[in-house]
Amino acid sequence: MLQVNFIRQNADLVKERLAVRNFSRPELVDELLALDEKRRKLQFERDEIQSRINSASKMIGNLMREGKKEEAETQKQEVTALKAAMDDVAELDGIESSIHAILVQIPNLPSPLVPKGKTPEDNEVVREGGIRPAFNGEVKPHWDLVQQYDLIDFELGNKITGSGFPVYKNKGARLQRALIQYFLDYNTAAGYIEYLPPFMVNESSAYGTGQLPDKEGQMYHATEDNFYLIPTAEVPVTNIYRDEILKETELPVRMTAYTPCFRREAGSYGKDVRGLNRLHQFDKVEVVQLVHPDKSYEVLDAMVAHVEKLIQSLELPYRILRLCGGDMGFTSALTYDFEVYSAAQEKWLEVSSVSNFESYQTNRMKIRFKDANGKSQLLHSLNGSAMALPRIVAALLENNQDKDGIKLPKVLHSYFGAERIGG
RNA sequence: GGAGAGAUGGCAGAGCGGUCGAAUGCGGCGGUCUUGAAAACCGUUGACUGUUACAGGUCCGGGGGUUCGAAUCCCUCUCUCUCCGCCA
Repeated sequence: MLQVNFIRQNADLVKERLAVRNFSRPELVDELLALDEKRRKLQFERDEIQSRINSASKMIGNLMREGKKEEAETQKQEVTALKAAMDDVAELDGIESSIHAILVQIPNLPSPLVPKGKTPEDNEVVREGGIRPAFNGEVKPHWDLVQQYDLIDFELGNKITGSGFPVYKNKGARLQRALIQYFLDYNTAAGYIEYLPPFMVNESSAYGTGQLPDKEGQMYHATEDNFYLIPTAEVPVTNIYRDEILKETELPVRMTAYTPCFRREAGSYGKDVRGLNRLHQFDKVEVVQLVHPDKSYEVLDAMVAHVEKLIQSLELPYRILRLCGGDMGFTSALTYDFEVYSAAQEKWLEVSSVSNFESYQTNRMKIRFKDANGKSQLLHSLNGSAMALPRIVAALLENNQDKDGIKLPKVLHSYFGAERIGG
């Protein structure tokens, strides 16, 4: 969340930036500022009274020791009176929780680079790369191909769990394993530390990265123990450093992790859910960085380049989008989406999303570092998918199909143990 | 699942209801000494809020209570550890 002090000192800027996002409740900012002013006033009064109570209490202790009972009694009455005065500022607690309740409803401020706009059509194409395959005859969608080569069984997943929980088998399962291994190797070679975190998190962690309270309905919730199944590795991995104060020499923190991701996808039905396009459980390798606030945009560019090279190595046609204000995530300041072109479906599929959250997440999680002056400051957090598997698989299958099989990009040959699926 | 113990500063670990934001040790930082380092010695070392700067306020797992006063007493929640049972 944003810092109250920042909002107070930059109220106009905050409103202007939120407008880029088409934030639906700009009046919250003024409500917040009014509450904050009241809070500061009451806080001051309360501290005054508390200070007098403290010194009176100390005095009572001394008087008792000296045996001056009567004087002590007088002081006790004084304290009783002061406590009555405390009741007048009792609304302070309520105000503090109201302030917090508003703060968590205000999204991050878009960076100046974010284009205006409301819908995905307003996203800005930064660049395209790769070559779209040319087909003469029939081009099969991946949901046909996985049946033909016995790679993924959606029906079986329906039986075992429900729709959106595919069963990978044979070469299909092997391909998942190859991709995960390749992605992790690619990331660790670039200096990211590999983690294998828990796949369920507690409430504090879900809150820390901003899934709560904003996206409560999107996560599977194990109510008995109050754990949430992770919608992305971002949640457990970023929370590794929750409530930590790092030394500047420990920066940057760079982490990568493979996890399955669980998403309820409540309310998204329709044709874009076909096959691998939208699942309740899927595999993803994520990269996360915690960096000095002065470096985060430089690091964001580096992260984009990192993911771009990864996609290029898979020999897939892709494009990079800079998301517009209306399409950005709640907690992000600037997001680049990566999409690959899927030949049979003839559409772009999102396979990675790389974001700078600036201090929005770290403020919630209190992830800080000691600067040169010994003061603690919030770090900036960034993350990106490198990458999400299902749509990569969809594109690999559709784009690389030929008469009797699917050829795989060179980088996967050793991981997969073959150069192609099928004949 | 059953029984018990515990939660204090970066870590370990003290702490009769008042002078405790908290002993001590380790670690960290600065210095003396040294060609340099180690050792030794001296000093220093929590976070948040707030102020131009002081002052002031809050924090000893979370929440509530008793009291003039709570790290210390009471209630409650969460978590951790040990033993037993079960088990990959």
